[in-house]
Amino acid sequence: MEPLLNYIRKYSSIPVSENDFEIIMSHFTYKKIRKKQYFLQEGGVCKHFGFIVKGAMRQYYIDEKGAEHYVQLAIENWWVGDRESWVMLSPSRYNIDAWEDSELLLVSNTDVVKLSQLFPAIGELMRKMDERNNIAAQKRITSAISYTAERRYADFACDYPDLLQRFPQHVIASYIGITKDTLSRVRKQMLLK
Amino acid sequence: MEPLLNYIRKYSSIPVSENDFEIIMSHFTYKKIRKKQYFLQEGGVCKHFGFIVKGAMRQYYIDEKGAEHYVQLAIENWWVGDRESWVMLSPSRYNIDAWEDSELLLVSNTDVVKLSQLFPAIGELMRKMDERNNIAAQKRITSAISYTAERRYADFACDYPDLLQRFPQHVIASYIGITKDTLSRVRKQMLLK
DNA sequence: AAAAAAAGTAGATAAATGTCTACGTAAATG
DNA sequence: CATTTACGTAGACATTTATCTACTTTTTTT
Repeated sequence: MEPLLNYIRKYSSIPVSENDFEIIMSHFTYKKIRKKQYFLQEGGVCKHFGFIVKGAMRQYYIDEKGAEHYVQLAIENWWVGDRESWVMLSPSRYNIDAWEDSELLLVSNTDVVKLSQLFPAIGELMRKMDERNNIAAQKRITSAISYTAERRYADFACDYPDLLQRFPQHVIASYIGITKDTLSRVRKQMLLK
Repeated sequence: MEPLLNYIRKYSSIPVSENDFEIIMSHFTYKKIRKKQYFLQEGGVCKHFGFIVKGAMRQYYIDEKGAEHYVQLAIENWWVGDRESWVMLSPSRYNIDAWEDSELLLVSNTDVVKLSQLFPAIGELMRKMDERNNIAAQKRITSAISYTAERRYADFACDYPDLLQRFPQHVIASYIGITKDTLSRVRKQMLLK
């Protein structure tokens, strides 16, 4: 539970008392999920967003040829879920599963809306989360549309050293939009420099 | 002015009176900008976000080789600006200019924060704008990391037929992360089908 | 500890996309 | 209206990245 409290205090300028926090927490559900288990499957509705207390999760979709494309990777203190499905309660085209045994704190969209009204800190938190997501997404788009494989990998390694450690290369390759073979070659190239 | 009022009413569930709207409007500045003029230049701070009442704007950055990469295209009822710079008042790495003679309604981040507190409708509006931006960004990332040039163009044409009409091909090519030459070939291919 | 599955590397080849030059056409400008 | 500038297309060629198969190593499972 503490990780979420720390997270709230870190990203919100508005103080949150222990008391407030207990009310907030009562809207979250604690859930353990074991490696390789699904948090969300394609076609399902993402009823809850999850705050990762511990572990590592991956979000991907499967194309017509059956290939997996990783669109999001997340570890401790990140959120996982399909935003669109969570807000609209529409069926998701993504799969989300645990890459390591993980512990999550789940919350529904309705509850977040409710909490935001009760506690301005939560509203602020969500706004800032969105803001950061937007900025990160913008960066990733820029990277994807204009950089070479090597540059994309180098940037990724620089921006997310933790993810680099915890996910296998073929997953990272997919995340930055190249094949595992190309990533392997790129890494070899970089070693020679 | 009306376009903004319509926009607010469209995207907010909370009603806004004429009176409220006048107060809101008093925080916006009207600005005309002529084709090819800069709204923001690399290195400058994006002091205002702009709601496009009329016209078409483009946001891009210039790489080491001097090539332009379009990261955002916007027309009526869209917002323009560099989010990161606008929030942090940090120097931007983007250029934003008018592709057509345009009319904007400008607003500072401070004023938006202020207005959000005074009028919940504005807060909701901003939240929803972020939400839609995030969803759109996610889609664009998916597109960039896993689709072919042809698929990316087809999707773009389908999602944004208006942009297709109003921006030249080399700009659209850059936006979807390919060269104008490739786009020209792709289009030819598609005609044959 | 043995067996099975997953991950990483490598080389050969293919496919997609980029680069460059040139040219015709359309649009903006004076 | 004439001139210039920007735009789109085309072909030849270069480069990057993907695909496929094979093999080795590492990790997971039994």
